Amino acid sequence: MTEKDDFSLQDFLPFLLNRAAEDSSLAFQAHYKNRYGMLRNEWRVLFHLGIFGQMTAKEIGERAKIHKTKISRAVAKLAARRFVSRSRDEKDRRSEHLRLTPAGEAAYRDLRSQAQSYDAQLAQRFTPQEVALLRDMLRQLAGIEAPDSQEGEQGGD
Amino acid sequence: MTEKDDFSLQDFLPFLLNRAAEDSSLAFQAHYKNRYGMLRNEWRVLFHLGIFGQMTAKEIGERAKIHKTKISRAVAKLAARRFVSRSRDEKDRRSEHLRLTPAGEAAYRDLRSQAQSYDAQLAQRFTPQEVALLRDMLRQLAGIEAPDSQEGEQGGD
DNA sequence: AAATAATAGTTGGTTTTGTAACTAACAAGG
DNA sequence: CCTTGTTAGTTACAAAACCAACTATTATTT
Repeated sequence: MTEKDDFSLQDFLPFLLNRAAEDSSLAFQAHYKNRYGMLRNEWRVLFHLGIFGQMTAKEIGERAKIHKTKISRAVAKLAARRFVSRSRDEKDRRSEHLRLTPAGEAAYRDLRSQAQSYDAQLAQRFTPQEVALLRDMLRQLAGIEAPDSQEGEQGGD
Repeated sequence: MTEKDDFSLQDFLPFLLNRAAEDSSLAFQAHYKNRYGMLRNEWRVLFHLGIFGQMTAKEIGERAKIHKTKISRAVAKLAARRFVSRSRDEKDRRSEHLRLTPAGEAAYRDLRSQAQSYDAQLAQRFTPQEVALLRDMLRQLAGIEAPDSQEGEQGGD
């Protein structure tokens, strides 16, 4: 099984990114899956609501670049488990405002601390400068604006 | 929609990695999907065979960390489309050796060149040093040994 | 204001993945 | 050998993702 070709898959950025993403997701998945029976899109929604307090499904979808059907189903599950509450916007009755219930807040705080320590654990392998650069580059690749310049200017789907 | 919490999802490595991976995969996906009707695991298998010439399903799975059922299905599709040929190992009739047919080789060469130019396009956003560091860090996070030190010592699943 | 278009979110049917159980072939121990 | 255990790969069933069509509501056009 020796290489007959100079191309290296293990240098190809999309491959590397996917592998790193899968690997790093796996360990964190255990927390939200085992402890709260959540799926990936569910913790993402939970985190958005935990961070921003109140959002509509559309706003979450735009910020996280998650398709609306995934949001819809994630919200439905979170609402069924009483982690989020929904309230119609009376100005525009098509949309509804989502926020965490106390139980949702508790789950969020718990998972946030798991996330923080897991992130630290990953970051630990590198110097602080390296990690900062890594995050910058990943944001670049993901089309996310830098954390300080808070402008929403996306290519859209 | 202003933050009420200091935790930033856009700094959380698993989130960033996933978003960057999804985004970077999207453009490359168009090539193998539209032109060859392939799925992600199929081009991965194709590339492994293109690079290494001949492998068993197990070897591909180990190297790419893809589960054997995904390999099995990917190989089945590639074989049905006459991109790979299978031949039983006569010493151990459980396993079979896979290799690309001429059509598979052609598809591989085409996609490889797409991959190379797409990778260059991604890398272009950064300095060569930054890209080199990025690849190193991603390999670290993905549990892939450096490209020169060719040892297979994985945590296993 | 009636008709048309656009938007927020949901639902249904198909494809893909995930997981476990399965078959076939080999390996080891009694 | 003949049971028991392992390994390579496949298959089956359930869960999840994908994509398109749908409902309800608001905005725009004539």
